[in-house]
Amino acid sequence: MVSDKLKRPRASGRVTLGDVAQAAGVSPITASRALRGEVGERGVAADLVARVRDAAARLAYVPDPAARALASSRSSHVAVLIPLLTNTLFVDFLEAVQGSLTSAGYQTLIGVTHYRPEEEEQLLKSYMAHRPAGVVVTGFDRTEASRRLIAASGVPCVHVMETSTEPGVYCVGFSQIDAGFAITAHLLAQGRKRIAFAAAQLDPRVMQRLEGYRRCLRAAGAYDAKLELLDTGQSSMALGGSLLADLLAAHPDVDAIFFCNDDLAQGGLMAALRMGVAVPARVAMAGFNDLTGSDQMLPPLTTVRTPRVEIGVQAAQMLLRLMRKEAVAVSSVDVGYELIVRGST
Amino acid sequence: MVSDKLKRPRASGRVTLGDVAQAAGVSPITASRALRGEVGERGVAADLVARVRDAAARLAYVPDPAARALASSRSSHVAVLIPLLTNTLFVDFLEAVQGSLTSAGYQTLIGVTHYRPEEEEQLLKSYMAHRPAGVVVTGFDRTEASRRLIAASGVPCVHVMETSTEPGVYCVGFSQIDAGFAITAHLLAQGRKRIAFAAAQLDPRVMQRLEGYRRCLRAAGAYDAKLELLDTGQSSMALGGSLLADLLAAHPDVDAIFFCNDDLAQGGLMAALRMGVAVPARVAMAGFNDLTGSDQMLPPLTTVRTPRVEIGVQAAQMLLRLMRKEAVAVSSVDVGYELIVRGST
DNA sequence: ACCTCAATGGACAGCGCTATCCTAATGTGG
DNA sequence: CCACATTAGGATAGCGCTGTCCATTGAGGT
Repeated sequence: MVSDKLKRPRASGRVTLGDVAQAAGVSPITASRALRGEVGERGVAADLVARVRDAAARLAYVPDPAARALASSRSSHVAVLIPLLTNTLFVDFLEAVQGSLTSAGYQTLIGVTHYRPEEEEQLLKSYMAHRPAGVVVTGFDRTEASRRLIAASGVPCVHVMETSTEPGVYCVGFSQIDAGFAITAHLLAQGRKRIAFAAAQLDPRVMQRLEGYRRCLRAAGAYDAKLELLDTGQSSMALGGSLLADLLAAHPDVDAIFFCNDDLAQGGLMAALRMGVAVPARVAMAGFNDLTGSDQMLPPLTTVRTPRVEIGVQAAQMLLRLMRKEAVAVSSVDVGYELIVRGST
Repeated sequence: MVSDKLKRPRASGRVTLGDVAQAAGVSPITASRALRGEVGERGVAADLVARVRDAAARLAYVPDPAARALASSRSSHVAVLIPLLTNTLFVDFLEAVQGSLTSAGYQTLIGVTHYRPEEEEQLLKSYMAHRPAGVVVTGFDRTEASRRLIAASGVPCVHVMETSTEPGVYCVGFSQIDAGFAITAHLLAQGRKRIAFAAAQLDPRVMQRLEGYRRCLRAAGAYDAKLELLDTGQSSMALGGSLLADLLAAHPDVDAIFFCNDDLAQGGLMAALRMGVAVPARVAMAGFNDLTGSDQMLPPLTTVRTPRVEIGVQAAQMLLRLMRKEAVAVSSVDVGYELIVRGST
């Protein structure tokens, strides 16, 4: 039978699980199990579940996340670590993740690493203290300490933007190398002979695109290391413009440029307009990611559309399954990419 | 004396406050007070504080936020609600807020309302269940329920992007009306006679800019309601282009356009390039917010630089003071704005 | 010398929830 | 008809921390 500590008025005005249990005429634990539903399938009779649900609704019961986290040593938070918030790529991704996660009852903690592994490590440290239910991280490039932090915590982790075949590693992304290859191949197919690669930021994914570029041009016998322009500065339209100017000055025979990111390419296009360089007649330009505005350029920018929204949705789905300890069919999801050919090539 | 429940091995491997207290030879409460420092100035002798600090460092003690939240019914979370993540304005603001807040030991929960009051209400409901230490919201336009939710919770709240003279309301922003007035005045000063206003989204701040535009033109006797083009759609470069086309078609005598946001203006500039409309000779264009890329346009865009980073920093500072129950000198901070005149006018 | 009062450390009792073990009731095979 | 497995509900005991009182001490006033 249910114990009879009735009517303890509870100092705070809060409706607690105990109140709900009392109203439903069951014990707090049963109420807890009934409300949490199918977690681990600890059976609760259907009619009891209904009674408890009803009581909870009537009393407008809101579970206390802190108490739950303390008792179960697992919070309802999911930490999502991305390099930048100023790149719409990650923003689109984030909104997708957050949408899926919040509707499943989780809170998203967003961490911005600024492409710095130490900063990521710091963030992980602080987030892990909150015992998150799950973690989403960008790519595979991190400090050894970060890796250990994740592994030791036992918190489910999904990696995004890249793919990996390593067993036990969960990831959702696409092959940056293939995508880099594909857009270079497109430029070759347009009859371009002197194709340059212009990059900034130089994060791991940029380097993978570069690898795709190299493989493609080497295979075609058109590779020239001097046409790689790598700038460690932060990616921006202004930098794209100056990269274009530098390239044309140093190598007047360049007839195509693959910018590693759309903002650089957009800057290149605007600079070309200012400088009176005909695009694509004199030089073709391609970008990467299909960011906002690329379709509005003059001419519109050829680029690779990266399915960040789908990556977000799939990553959230995968993480949800992991957090519920359900089986995950494929640990590495490749969502592909799409070549968007516009006027700039 | 300190109680002697020594050596309880504690099931989880976690280092707890009790362990620290034991190592320092004090009671857990004293350790708690020593580590929390000057909260409420509940005095702890300096040497004890040092001993406890030392023990905590030696044991690598990490406080458990969940336990703290449960016991004190206040978490270390701050909820920040913004309309969009796809507008760099809010992203810049967010990074500033988050920077100040995390370095003060708070976690930021980011909520995106998509300019929908009901969505904001929903988010507030869910965040308030987490008993956040503070809340940051955008502007003053929200549902009555949201307002009550904030007031009833007793959680400190700072409003951003706009200013208000209402007593007891904390805010950091600037006068959108004045800024709208200023840029319109600038266009007038350039000798423009038929100045249009093109807007999308139509959120409260856009309407305030419109109000500034109206006041300025009315004062100059140049107001014409037909030159206001208000579109409820989402702001984008593409929409800016079509707004420009519509305006020029409907009112060929228009010689200047004030776009309510830079992305619309950028779209307008690109469309002008495509259409062969000379800017600023035939029509001058001005934007708002000085977003990424506006300085790279052809011609570069005249706009109003809104100090979102400073708004973020100041809002965080104000909120920190409120959360610590320290006095706040001015409850309404006006950070101003800056007219950036470039080639488009 | 007495008393009051402020200052500092500690004991106690939870915050609201869940993991764990336990018990009673039901079903199964020999 | 009984031993035994299986199921569903409940009692107990914390999770790790802090709010609230209480006890102790020493300073200052009369």
